[in-house]
Amino acid sequence: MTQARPMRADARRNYERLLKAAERAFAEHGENASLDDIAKRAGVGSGTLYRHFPNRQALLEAAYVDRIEALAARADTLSRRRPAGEALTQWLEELCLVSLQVRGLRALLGSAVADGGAAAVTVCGTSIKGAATRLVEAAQREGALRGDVEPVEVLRLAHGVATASELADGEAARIRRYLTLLMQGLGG
Amino acid sequence: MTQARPMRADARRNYERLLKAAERAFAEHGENASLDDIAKRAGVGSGTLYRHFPNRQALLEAAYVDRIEALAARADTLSRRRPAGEALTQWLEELCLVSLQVRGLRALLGSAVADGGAAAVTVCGTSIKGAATRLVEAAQREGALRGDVEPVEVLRLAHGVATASELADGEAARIRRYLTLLMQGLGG
DNA sequence: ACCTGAACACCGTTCAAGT
DNA sequence: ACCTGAACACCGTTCAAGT
Repeated sequence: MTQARPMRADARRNYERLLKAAERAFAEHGENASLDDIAKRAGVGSGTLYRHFPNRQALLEAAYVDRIEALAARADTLSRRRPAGEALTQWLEELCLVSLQVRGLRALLGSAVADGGAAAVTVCGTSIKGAATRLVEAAQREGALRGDVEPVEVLRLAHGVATASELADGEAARIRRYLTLLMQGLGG
Repeated sequence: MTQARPMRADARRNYERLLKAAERAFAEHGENASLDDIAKRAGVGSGTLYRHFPNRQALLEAAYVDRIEALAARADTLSRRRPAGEALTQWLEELCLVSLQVRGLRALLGSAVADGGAAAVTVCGTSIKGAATRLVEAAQREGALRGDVEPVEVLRLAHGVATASELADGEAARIRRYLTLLMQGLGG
């Protein structure tokens, strides 16, 4: 999978410039930031962008893999430190917070847990679903969560909560409130 | 408000053509259907579209007012026929179903209940919020719904449920399942 | 093997000219 | 008062030419 032969030096440099430019552009203009603009910021021809990232999803994913991996790791930290039910609630809250604070990330997470599952977002999808699975199953064993929900459904519902919170201007208190409602419904 | 002097005959005709074309276009291509294409389908210059509908939101709203009004009326029918709690649940389910089946409507409802509240969607917003308020307050009096939720929050959460369901391909059974979870959390 | 940038098709929005 | 459509700025995507 991950890059058999190493990239040519100029290719590698362009790749990294594109990533940096993409991060800035997504942060400023959201998930629909102009690709052309990203290429220009990176000082690169537009064709080069397409060579490295065949579509917007791929670029979005590349720009945020690190954050997603961090979230996945955070899941394990939490589950070591707290009872499973609490760990899950806390993790979902952090997930929603990041979804709302980091522009573009919410869209990425959304398509990562969507049914069709755009082929492009598999890396993030796998990573986040893995983390969710561990937390959800532990909570179920502990009896804190009903047994008939699948991990990916919990992620989708959390995405719904984030969407609802955004409509309410996404203040942190609201997120916690909405999540509490959700967890009450999901209770074992 | 609503049109002081009547429109000139050709203006009125164009207005209606645009609406019909918009309905078809939104149905086929979703909320982001090309405005230029809509004007062309209506056999009208693009400037004429902008004259009648200053932005996409306005056109979207005009295309779906009738459906929104029908949903609002449906709320009252339901509340006459059923206990308040049931009426609310049933109504929210129908709201979600329509949101998913009629392309473009979900986006409209979303911005209608969003915090900023785009000035354009006030008609739909007022109508849908009014209906929700009647149902929610009745359910609260009946003790079927906790007293500390505002009607607009219920609408936002329903929008979140619709979003989550769409990620799961929007099959009706899933919607009911997710809504049941939500209502459990919202229980009085 | 990789990059460049011109070229194409498309879209939103405005506005001078027309009736 | 209203309509038209050309004009402008922008965007995504492809591909021939270059190194």
